[in-house]
Order: sequence, then structure tokens, then C-alpha cells
Amino acid sequence: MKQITSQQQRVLDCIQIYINKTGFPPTRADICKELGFKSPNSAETHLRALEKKGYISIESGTSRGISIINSNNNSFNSNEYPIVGLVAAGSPTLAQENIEQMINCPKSFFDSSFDYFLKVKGLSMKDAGIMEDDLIAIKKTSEVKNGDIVVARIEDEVTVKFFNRKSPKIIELEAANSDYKNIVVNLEYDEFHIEGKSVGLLRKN
Amino acid sequence: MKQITSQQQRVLDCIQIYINKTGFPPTRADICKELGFKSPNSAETHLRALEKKGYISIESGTSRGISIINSNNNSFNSNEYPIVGLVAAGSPTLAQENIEQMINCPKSFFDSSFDYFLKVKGLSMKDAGIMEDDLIAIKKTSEVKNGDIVVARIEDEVTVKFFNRKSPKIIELEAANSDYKNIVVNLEYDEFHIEGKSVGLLRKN
DNA sequence: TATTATACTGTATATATATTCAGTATTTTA
DNA sequence: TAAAATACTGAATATATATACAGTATAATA
Repeated sequence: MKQITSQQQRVLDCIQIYINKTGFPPTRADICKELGFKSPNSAETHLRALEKKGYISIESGTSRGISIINSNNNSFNSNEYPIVGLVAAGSPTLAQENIEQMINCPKSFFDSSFDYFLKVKGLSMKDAGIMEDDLIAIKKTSEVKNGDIVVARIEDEVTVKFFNRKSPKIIELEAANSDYKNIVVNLEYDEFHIEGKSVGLLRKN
Repeated sequence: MKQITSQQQRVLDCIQIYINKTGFPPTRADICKELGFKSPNSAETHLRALEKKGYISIESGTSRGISIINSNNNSFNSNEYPIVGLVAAGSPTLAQENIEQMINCPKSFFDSSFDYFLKVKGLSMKDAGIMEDDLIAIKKTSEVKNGDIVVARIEDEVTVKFFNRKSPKIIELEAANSDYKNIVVNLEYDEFHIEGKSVGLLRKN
């Protein structure tokens, strides 16, 4: 999907909000009114740009003939997110064969955006309230701070632990269960990578 | 809702199908074409009847200004659910003043349907992975079985615990934290009520 | 039995709306 | 540095569309 400008995003949002509110798409004049444009051609050119970039389709000669093309979020601010299991290195986390299931979830469900759900194996984070088969919402990022629950990869092993930087080169991955011991990583010797961090949790029972 | 005729139902279905297909409502002429009417006034009178009976609303002077009034599924498979705190008896759980926030969530998010989210106070269910401020999805029902996590009301106190029927008259509400003791309820003497049961959990962090 | 609702055809029209054309200015890309 | 894309105003217009009016006929209701 081609890059969209911020102004074009405003127009796209405006269309979606209008549909949510009224049940039908806006006219060019409606868009102008909402966004403060003074000429219907302002809306028209934005619509043509959005059409060209594949975000909407416009039925020619048809009033309010705008429909938002939705590759993924077929119900407005919702989206289909993959549920993946804890996977060994080599295969990318989000590779097709690792996706157990897709789940529909509002984009703004948690306080931060996220990319996928990870199905938890084992009870190493039990005392943090993370149980077996819980789904933790993972935001793909390597920017984490002490205390964050992270998805980390050490050599070939992927694990979910508390992040704790002890010194510039030493990171401790802390379990939340006295039956498990912490993992100390030395960045000088160990192959280490932060896959992402937890921004929420979902449990079905 | 007033009784609808079969022909009016056909028109209503036609509108919904048209919206699903195109993303915007039909014109009078579109309806005629779909249903084989030869005069736009045929569609018009049906629309007015449907409006009068409360099935649709028509924005006057607006092209394609039809919106289907949907008692239940106002946004496909998503819905707004209230988040309520643990509240004392007297005030109904879902009373306006108890609703802390509304949250958009797909209806079929958990394996069972549910009615609201309850914000958990305290750590009495810690070992079951339920932490302070977690949101548990509650289905309003009194049909619960042993092992279910229930929202129960004993006299004036509302609590979340494991349900365990010991005998026809004795129910034990079990905490999942050794710091808390279980509550034994005798149905003969105690005022006791099951508000609902947990069907899922949601945590934001 | 009179009235109202339902279920249409057919014509007409005011206006709501898409869409083109002519400009201006700035930013981005090739 | 020229071309293309972005981001608008402003005016004009063909037509898409809602909607009123004039009929006809049958079924349901009071």
C-alpha cells in the first residue's frame, strides 16, 4: 500500500467517522465542511489521491459512492491479529506456519499499539499474573526499559521475562516464579535480541 | 418494534445487502432495479413505511441518506462494553454511576458472550493469574459450576472467587491466594447471590 | 362500511452532488 | 532544475436523486 500523507489520512479518517456516525459516506461538500475546505475540489483531489493509492474506491457518477477499501480492518478500528506460539529462532516469528489463529481485536484495545498475540507456554511469569496459554499482546520494538515484560531471543531460545539492564553489557532476564531461575546475558558473548514487549494480556476461560 | 410486512422485509434486506456489497446505501432507483419495481415511488413508500415503523431512518434531502436502525448490532460484530468497579450492594452493578469507562470489543472475543468488564480490586485471586486492576469479562448468569470464577454477592459485599458447592446448602467461595481465607456460605442463613461468571480476562500494561 | 394501510405505475421537478476547468502556491521527486 | 505531486480557492454544469403529485387496486382495520 502506497504511502499516505497526513492530510490524506485526515480525509480518510473523516470519511470513516462520517460513515460510523450516519451510516452512509459523505459528499465532497460534507468533507469540506468537516475539514474546513472552501472548495469541493479540495475534497475531490484528495479523494482521487486516496483512490489512486488504493485506500478507497469511487463509483463514478454515483452520489456518496465512496467505499473504504479495507485490506485488513473490515470493521473500522478493528483488525485481525495473529496468535503465534513461542517459536525457536530461524523461522521469523510472524511466518505463516507459526500463526495458530487470527483474532479480531480493536486497534486501540491496549494503551499502546501492538503487532501480534503470543501464546504463553509454561509458568515462568506466574507471579506477574501470566498463566499458561494466556495471550500477551506484543509490540515489536527493541526500545524497552527495566521492568518491561519482553520477548527476548538468546541464541536459539525465545522467552518471555522481565527486562533488567544491570550494566551496559549485562542484562538480566527475570522470571516471576521462584521455581525458575533468572537468565543473565552478557552482550559481549551471547547472541541476544529483543523481539518486542508486552503491552497487554488476554485470557479466555 | 412494529410488525413488518414481507414486502417491507424484502426492501429492508435489499438495503442491507446493497450496503454490504457497495459500502453505501441504495437510491430509490437502485431498490427498484433490485426488486423489479417500475416506479421510484414504490421504493419511496416502502421506505416511508419502514421509517414509520422504526426500522430505518431517512435523512431528508440527502442522497442515499438511509441508515438501518439496528437494535443490537450497531457496528457489525463489535460493541461497546462498560467497565465497572467492584460495587457494594444496593446500587445495581450496571448503573450509570458505576461505569468507569466504555470499551470497544468484538462480541465474539471470548468463547462465551459477556455483558461487562469488572475491574478487579485486591489480590485475592492472584494465584489464578488475576491481578489488581485486571478487567474480567463477566457474563451475567446464575448458572455456574464448581471451579468457575464467579462474581458473588454476600449480604452487602461483592467479591470475585472460585465457586465450589460443598452440599446443597453450603457453598465455599475460594480465594486463589493463601493470604486470604475462603468464605463459607450457608444458603439457609446468608443472603447470597451469584451475579455472573468470568469468561475471560483483559490486562493493559 | 368507511377508513387506512399496502402495493404498485407513471410523470415531473427542484436540488443535491459529482465533476470539470481555470487558477495559485508549496513541496517532493526525478 | 524541471516535472510531478500536494494542497488548496472559486465558478460552472450536467446529471443523479429525492420527492411530490396523480392515479389504480387490494387487503386490513375500526
